[in-house]
Amino acid sequence: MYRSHSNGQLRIANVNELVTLSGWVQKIRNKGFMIWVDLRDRYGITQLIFDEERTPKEVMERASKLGREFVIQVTGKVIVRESKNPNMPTGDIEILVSELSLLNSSLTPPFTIEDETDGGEDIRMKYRYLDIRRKPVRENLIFRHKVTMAVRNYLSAKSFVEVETPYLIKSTPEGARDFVVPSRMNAGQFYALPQSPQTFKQLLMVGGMDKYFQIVKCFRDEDLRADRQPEFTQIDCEMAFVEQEDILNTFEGLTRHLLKEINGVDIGEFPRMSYDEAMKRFGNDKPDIRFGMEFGELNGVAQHKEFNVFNQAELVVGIAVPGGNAFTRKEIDQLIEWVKRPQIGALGMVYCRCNEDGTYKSSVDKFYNESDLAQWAEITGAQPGDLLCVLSGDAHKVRPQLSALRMHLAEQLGLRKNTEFAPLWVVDFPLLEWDEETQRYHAMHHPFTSPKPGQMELLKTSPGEVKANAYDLVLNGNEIGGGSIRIHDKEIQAKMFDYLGFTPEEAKAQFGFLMDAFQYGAPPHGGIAFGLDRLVAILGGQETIRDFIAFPKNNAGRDVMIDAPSPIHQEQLDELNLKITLRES
RNA sequence: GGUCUGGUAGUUCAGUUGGUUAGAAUACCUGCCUGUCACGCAGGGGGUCGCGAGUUCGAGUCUCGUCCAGACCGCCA
Repeated sequence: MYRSHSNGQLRIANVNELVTLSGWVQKIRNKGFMIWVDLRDRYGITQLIFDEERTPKEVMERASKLGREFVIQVTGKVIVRESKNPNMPTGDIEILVSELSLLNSSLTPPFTIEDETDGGEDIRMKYRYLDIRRKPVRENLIFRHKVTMAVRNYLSAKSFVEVETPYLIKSTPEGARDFVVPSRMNAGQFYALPQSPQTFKQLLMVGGMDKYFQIVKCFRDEDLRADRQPEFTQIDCEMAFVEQEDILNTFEGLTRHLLKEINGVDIGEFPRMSYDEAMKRFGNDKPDIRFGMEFGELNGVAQHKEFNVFNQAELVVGIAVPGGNAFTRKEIDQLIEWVKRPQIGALGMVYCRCNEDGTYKSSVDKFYNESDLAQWAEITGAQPGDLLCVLSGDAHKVRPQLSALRMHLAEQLGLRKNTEFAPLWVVDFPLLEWDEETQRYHAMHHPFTSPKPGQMELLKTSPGEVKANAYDLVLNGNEIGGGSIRIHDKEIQAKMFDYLGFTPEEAKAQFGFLMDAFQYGAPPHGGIAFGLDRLVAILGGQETIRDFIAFPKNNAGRDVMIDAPSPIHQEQLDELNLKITLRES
């Protein structure tokens, strides 16, 4: 028996018991006459004591040779500490060790394994197994486990069935880049790893599974971000015989359950907002509604004056920054520089100070008088003490720019509180999106998304106007889930492929299996998929999803611990009938 | 594909206008220490300043290239 108790377990009530503990040496405090060792495992820390007078000499000697992260097993009596430590759960007791065995020694770890480590990001990633010994990382993984258990329990109780779908599937050109896997038995052919189990879950609906979910890895060969990994986990869901309303209600229920169960927060009915409204009010299809700073469109009051920049703009739009009048001139200049960075791309920014005495002072006083500026304040809701920031230009450029500024300022002003949760449904997404590169329309969600009833005809005349039965669930400015009611009619699906530029042959080659299935009584169906990594990070009140993934990849998609990707042996290439010729770039 | 930031001791960082032998903290090692828990005290070891060119009498410091890491834009149906 390696242990009778965990290291987080023993209390004053256990005094005088003879116990056996195992774990890692977290810290040694050697006073010569006495040695204290903090023994750590997943459950906590218990202090061991080796004492000149009470510990066998030979045990004492071996204790003095221990080092950090050695794995040991001890047996001893639980005793009351002479000086207690109120900061730890086991702080009232310690173990007077009578037997010590060294289970394994350890090199000195490259960073300290403590809650506040001295190690930087890359060294911790390289030695991730040591990082996982640290409480914050361990707690995050346990937190994730709790979320997935809550999801499984909730959905299972609602008659959903978890079904596994294949990882080795067919590559499709639409959407994100696929990770591909060469087939040994089919020379020159490749599988693709799924970007999502989309078509399989639809086929499960045709198969009558009715309510499906799966917590499943998905793969996308696109560049990474702090909240994006090449392999990530989705809570993938699909239901048959449902309308959009049924899906929204079901998964609003799931999300509400998670917020209650995990965060102890009661949230009422989730607000809903159309895509168009979200773009108009927040310049963004995933607005953070924990704070205001809504867009005020100023065309009516700012144009037709002498200021040509505004006169020539398609859209003049501003936000009121609460308390922003306190910004110094230098701070405002920095904001202007910030929006002019190439990442944002604004050409400039007009601002207006809203003084406490109700007067206004703007960067364009030459063109606008007090009553003009008062109108700006009226429209944007600016109060005395606020700062008005105004951008102008093409609507499709200015809205994202002002949205970025809004988020930046909210972050700076501490308005994005990670203990506050504001979910929001964004609905009525456009079916199609214009792609400059290929000069044609693409499916905004995916090509299986159904248009709103009666809008099929609009496709011919004004395709950009067509709305889809598509919806996103937004939490604190992050898209945590998205889905749609699918097309279940073979003819409509064929029309959609045709519209998206697939020839009938291409459609058949890529999605023939789906079209075939639709000939055999496909029920009306729809679904949603949640990004689990992101959801867990947000519920956990943190920014980066990497902290909630046991073994994440870095910025360049590399696993720095196992050093992947890497070349493979010639024999492997031969077996796969592959020859590598790297193209000069 | 692009923009920006960083790379100096095991680790986290400082290093001024280019100027002697590159510092601090922490970790590590040795010794001391009668209740530690961020223990304390004394001493010690530890550096190809990411790599390669260049400018210069002289480069951690300036220039160019390159590699690595991070953030962002494009991309992510």
